[in-house]
Amino acid sequence: MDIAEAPQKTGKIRAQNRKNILAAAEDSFVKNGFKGTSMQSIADAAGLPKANVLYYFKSKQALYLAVLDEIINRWDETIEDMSEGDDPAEVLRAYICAKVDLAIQYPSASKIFALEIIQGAPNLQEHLRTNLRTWVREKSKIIQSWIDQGKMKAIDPEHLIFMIWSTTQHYADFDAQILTVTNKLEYDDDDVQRIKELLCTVILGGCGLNV
Amino acid sequence: MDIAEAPQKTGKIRAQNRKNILAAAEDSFVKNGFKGTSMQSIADAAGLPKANVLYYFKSKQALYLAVLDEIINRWDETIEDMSEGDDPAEVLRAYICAKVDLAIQYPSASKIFALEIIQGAPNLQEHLRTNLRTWVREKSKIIQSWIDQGKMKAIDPEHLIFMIWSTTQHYADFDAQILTVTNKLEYDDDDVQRIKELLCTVILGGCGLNV
DNA sequence: GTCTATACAAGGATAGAC
DNA sequence: GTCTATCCTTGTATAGAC
Repeated sequence: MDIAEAPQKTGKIRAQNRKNILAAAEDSFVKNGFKGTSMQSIADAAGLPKANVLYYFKSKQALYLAVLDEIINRWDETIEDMSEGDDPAEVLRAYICAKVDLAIQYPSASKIFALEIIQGAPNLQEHLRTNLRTWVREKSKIIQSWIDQGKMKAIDPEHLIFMIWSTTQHYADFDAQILTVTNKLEYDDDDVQRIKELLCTVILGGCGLNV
Repeated sequence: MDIAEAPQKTGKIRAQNRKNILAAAEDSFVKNGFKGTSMQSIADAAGLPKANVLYYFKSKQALYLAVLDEIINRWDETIEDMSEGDDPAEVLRAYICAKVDLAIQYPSASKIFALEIIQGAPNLQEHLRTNLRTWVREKSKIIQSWIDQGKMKAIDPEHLIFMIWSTTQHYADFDAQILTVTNKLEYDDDDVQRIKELLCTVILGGCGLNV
């Protein structure tokens, strides 16, 4: 059946090439940084001539922005709703677990985002100032309402969010350090489970929530 | 009196030049990455001709390693001792506060270290496998003894250490994100104080320690 | 010890053939 | 739409004058 497929389905080839290029670019941007990544190496990894990469993305900068955009969008999809009536323990636990899963499943995405922010977020200022700031304020308002209702300890909501981000993303961004120090080759399912439980225990416990 | 100083104190000029180069390199490595940093820009920032930089450090790689080395040594100096007889709340609080101070005072150092680890720690494998692993195991043993003595909740000691690292260094590494989202230009003394209190409240509280 | 000039390589981007 | 050949810039490193 594969053979029977019409080869002139150009849209499919195009989409596949785009996908290959983005994946190769993501890998190389993590390991070598923006400047350290050559279009040639991306082309090689994607199995295309160099000029074709520049045909799909008009410049290295444009390709990098496309990679960033893909990451942001993927993260946005995982935002779950919370409301004032919810149980904070339940919502925070779900959010922490979701963030750990994302970090373990897409470590390169987390790393590229981290590299961009650490270097001063030259390409994400707008996103931080608009989308992300709005998101944080909305969620903070709800957390604050939980505090006002006496459902949890008075922990600054914005910094509680930063804390969840830092602890969860750390397992992706700093995997080289964590794995080397703990003498492991990679995380296994048990590790992931233990990490989730530990983060929930400490963070929820620290917020005065039953664990 | 400045004028009276003998200008032929070559050792002094040498040390000053070295220091200027290292500071300029640190700045540029953070903003532009290793490959994105040119020796020319470092030379300009240090007020020297390009060739002089290569006279002090035989290659860009050697200069980068010198920067890394400086960072590691600076951090090692701040390691304080803890023992089985100590009060966990006191020791952990002091460690968290010291790490926050370091992050706020030397953000570039934290960022370069983070960049190196995120990119796979190609130049720090040895350090992680030997020095750092040993350090973590020693401290973990003591934390475990506190747990065995019933002084605190049973939180995996190694991951507790990772958690302290991630939450404290986050304020240096992700300052661009945190400041933009919270709409501030820089951290002030009150912010630092609040960050310390918040981290201690959540982490110590999560470990079942009185706060 | 310090600086100028330059060799040499790598890489981004484009022009133009197919 | 795809690929080859090439231009041009940038950057590391060195050789050698001062």
